[in-house]
Order: sequence, then C-alpha cells, then structure tokens
Amino acid sequence: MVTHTEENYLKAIYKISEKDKKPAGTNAIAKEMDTSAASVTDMLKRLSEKGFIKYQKYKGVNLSSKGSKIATNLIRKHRLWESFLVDKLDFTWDAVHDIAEQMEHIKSEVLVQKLDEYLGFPKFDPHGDPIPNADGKFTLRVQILLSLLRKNDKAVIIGVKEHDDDFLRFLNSKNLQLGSKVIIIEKNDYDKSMTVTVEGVQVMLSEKITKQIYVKKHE
Amino acid sequence: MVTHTEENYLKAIYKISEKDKKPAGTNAIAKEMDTSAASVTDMLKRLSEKGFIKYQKYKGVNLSSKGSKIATNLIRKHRLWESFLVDKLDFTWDAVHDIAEQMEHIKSEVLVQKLDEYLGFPKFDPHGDPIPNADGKFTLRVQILLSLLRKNDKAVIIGVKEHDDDFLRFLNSKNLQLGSKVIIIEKNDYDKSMTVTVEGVQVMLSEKITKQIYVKKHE
DNA sequence: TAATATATTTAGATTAGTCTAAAAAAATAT
DNA sequence: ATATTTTTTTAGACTAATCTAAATATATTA
Ligand SMILES: [Mn+2]
Ligand SMILES: [Mn+2]
Ligand SMILES: [Mn+2]
Ligand SMILES: [Mn+2]
Repeated sequence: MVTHTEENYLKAIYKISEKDKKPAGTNAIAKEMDTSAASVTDMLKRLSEKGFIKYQKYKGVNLSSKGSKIATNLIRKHRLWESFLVDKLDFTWDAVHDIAEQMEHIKSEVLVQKLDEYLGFPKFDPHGDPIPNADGKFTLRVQILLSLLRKNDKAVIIGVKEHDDDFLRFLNSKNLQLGSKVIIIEKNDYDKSMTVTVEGVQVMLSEKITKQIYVKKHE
Repeated sequence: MVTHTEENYLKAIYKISEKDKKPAGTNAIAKEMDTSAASVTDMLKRLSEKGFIKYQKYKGVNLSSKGSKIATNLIRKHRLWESFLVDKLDFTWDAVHDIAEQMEHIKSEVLVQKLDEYLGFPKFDPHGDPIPNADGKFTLRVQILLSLLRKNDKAVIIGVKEHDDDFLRFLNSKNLQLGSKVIIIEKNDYDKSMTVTVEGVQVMLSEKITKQIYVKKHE
C-alpha cells in the first residue's frame, strides 16, 4: 500500500535523480515537494522501510525497482490524463497540469489501460513529453533546443522544457504550439535573441524563450 | 477548504437523511462510512465548526446549505464519471462505482462543466440514478418497482435500487439492463416470484430481485 | 588543517483521522 | 416509575504528515 503523499515523493525523487543523474538530496526533494527538509527526512525513513527507496543517512536516495515502478506509473497516468483533457475535453495545454496532478492518483489498472486505448495509445503528452508504457519504458526521440538553430534553419516544435502555465500562455499568444513550423530569419549575436516566422508570421524570441523549446530540424 | 474525508462524510449524511427523511444519527453514519461511532462524533464536531452541518449533541445531524452544496456536487461528479466510464471507456455498470468514488474528489469546476458537455449533459447515470445539475437539482421521474407489476404488464427497466456489483452482474447474466423491455408472464401468489420475458427470453425472478428494479410501465 | 558554510538529521509539537473502552444520555420495555 | 437496552459521547491513545528550532555531519575555503 502506498499513500497519495508517498506517491508524490517517489515521483519527485524520480524526477530529481533523472535530471541530476545522481542520488536525490534531502534539500532538492524538499524544494520539489515544497516542504521542509525535516519532513523529507521523516518521509525517507518511511519510504525506506516500505522498500521503495535505497537510503543511507546523509548519502541521498535512489529509488528501488518497486519505487521506480510506482513513479513511472504515476508519470504515465499524469501524461495520459493530460492527453485526455486536451484531446477530448478541449483544454489548452496551460490548464491541464494541476488537474492531472490529482487524476494521476486514481487507482485502477484497467482504467489506465482503457484510457490509453481510448486515446489511441499516444506516445507523447500535450507538452511533448513521452508517455511511458505499462512497463515504465519511455519512447526516446531526437530533440534539440530552438536556441541551437542557425539562420535559415527550419524546424518543428515538438516539446517544451519548462511547464509553467504563464510560459505556456506566452507561447499561445505568439502562436507557438506543438507541431508549429518555424524558420529562423535572424539570430542576434549579442543577446542570442532570434527572429523567426511561425506559420507565416514573424516574431522575436529572447534566448530565455528559445532555450525552453524543443524542436526537430526540418529538411 | 474541505478534505477528502469530510466530503465523504457529507455525502453519507446527505444519503442517510434523504432516505430516512430525518436527521442522520451517529450510528447510521458510522455504518455508511464503515467506521466507529466515536470517530463519527469527532468528525461531526469538526464539520459543525466548519459550518457544513447543523449538529446538536444526541440530536442527530442535518446538512447546512453549504454542506448540502458539497454533497450534491460530489454526487454530480460521481455520476458524471460513472457515465464517462460506461459511455466512453466501455466499462460495464458493475465495474464503475469504486473508480467513481475516487474520481468524484477531483477538484476543478471547469473540468466538471467540460465533462458534462462532453457526455451530452446526461440526466441519468448508468444505474438510472439522476445526475444533479450544477445547482444541485435532480431530475424527478416516475419510477415503480418491478415487484408491483401484474400479469401481462409491459415495462422498461429504468433503474436499480441496489448498486451491489454482484447484483448488477446477476442482472447482466439474465440480460436485464437499463432500457430492457420486460413483459410479466406470470406472478406466483405464494412467494411473489415472477416469470417475465426479457427481450424475448423467459426468466424467473424472485421477489428479492424484483424489489430492486425500477421500471416505467409501457403502454 | 582548521574555520566556516551548507546539508541533513533529531527533538519535540501539532493536526487530521482513526481506534477501544468506558461513561452518560435517550429510548424502550416491564 | 424503574429497569434495561440502545445510542451517543468522552477519555485516552495511535499513525501519517507536517512544522520549527537545535544539533550534527559533510563540504568548502582559507
Ligand atoms: Mn504536467
Ligand atoms: Mn505534461
Ligand atoms: Mn456509484
Ligand atoms: Mn451510479
């Protein structure tokens, strides 16, 4: 048995050790979970006793295979529900994360199966993030940051690094979405900002923005 | 703010006082919630302090308008999700209750709105129970128990009183579902059992069964 | 290497929700 | 009207999850 809160910790640990490629530290987890370091230590003991993590005092923490299974399944459910909300209920990509945070905790194997089927077994969610399969395997894909492209390059937007709702709404306002075709018109050497055309229209994008957008080069 | 558990208590209180047409007693709530009477008393104090119920020691409990709003909204969400599971994900009516018990707690006004629209604003759930609208109003409907019909009566099944999964699966096995047309062939005076045809096929139904099925008389 | 800074853990409390056992109130029966 | 039964509340304790403040371990820097 794993509680709602334990699930969230396991997901946080997964994300952190995935990003940093090393055991997750107490403070990093506290930040991700928006809680105190003391609370994290308490929880790590509990998770360790339940066999979800490998934990040694002061040494940081790694998921066990049991914990990893739970974390990837949670991510799978989160992304499937986000897909449902966007594809079926017509939500925009900036409005689905908080709802999916709740829905990912619904417990029912058959529900996930049927949902996956209903959605047509999507491989990526509305933000371009890969949806792990039932075994926790992610589809890998070549993706580079928009910031790395050069003048005259053509590309298609396939994902975003940042998931902040305000950032997503900014992209909406510039007509930048998954699948949008962009052409680099100009790149400023000094501040690294770019002028691009998005589906015909010209927009200027600062480096802060272009470093958050994943693209696939075109032609 | 209302917790998951508080929501469940409010729903239980709603159901009980609806059925008994009087304030809900501690023991009745304890039974519905599958918990101890002592825990219920604790919770009643908390709910009372939050203004969700009107409670006087030893006198039983009634929902306040605030509490009633929460309870009916929970029922609305429960029944909408059950409809979703059956209509969109192809679940059978005996497999949706436990999942909907979880989904009813998802917090998002706009989600409920969009779900309602996506389902085509259904008025009844897969068990024939009315789905309250956003104001908590239920659609009323003439419905009588199958047990009250007489020889040669014709009727359509529009609901079930009992929601137990085994009972629902029993009905599946006899091909009895919402919308099924039944004709009373014979009614046994002694044990009140009935022989009926369901979509052409003859079956025998004990009174225990016929008292759990709501129908609308036909012609 | 010793001093300082940072990261982590412990100590001790708090809140929500739960329990069992015992006490008290209300309802029912004699 | 009293005794008995049933219902409800209180007392006291437990777990999960959280907090702040203090202590300790580890890492960094001089
Ligand atoms: Mn998300
Ligand atoms: Mn996403
Ligand atoms: Mn139900
Ligand atoms: Mn139902």
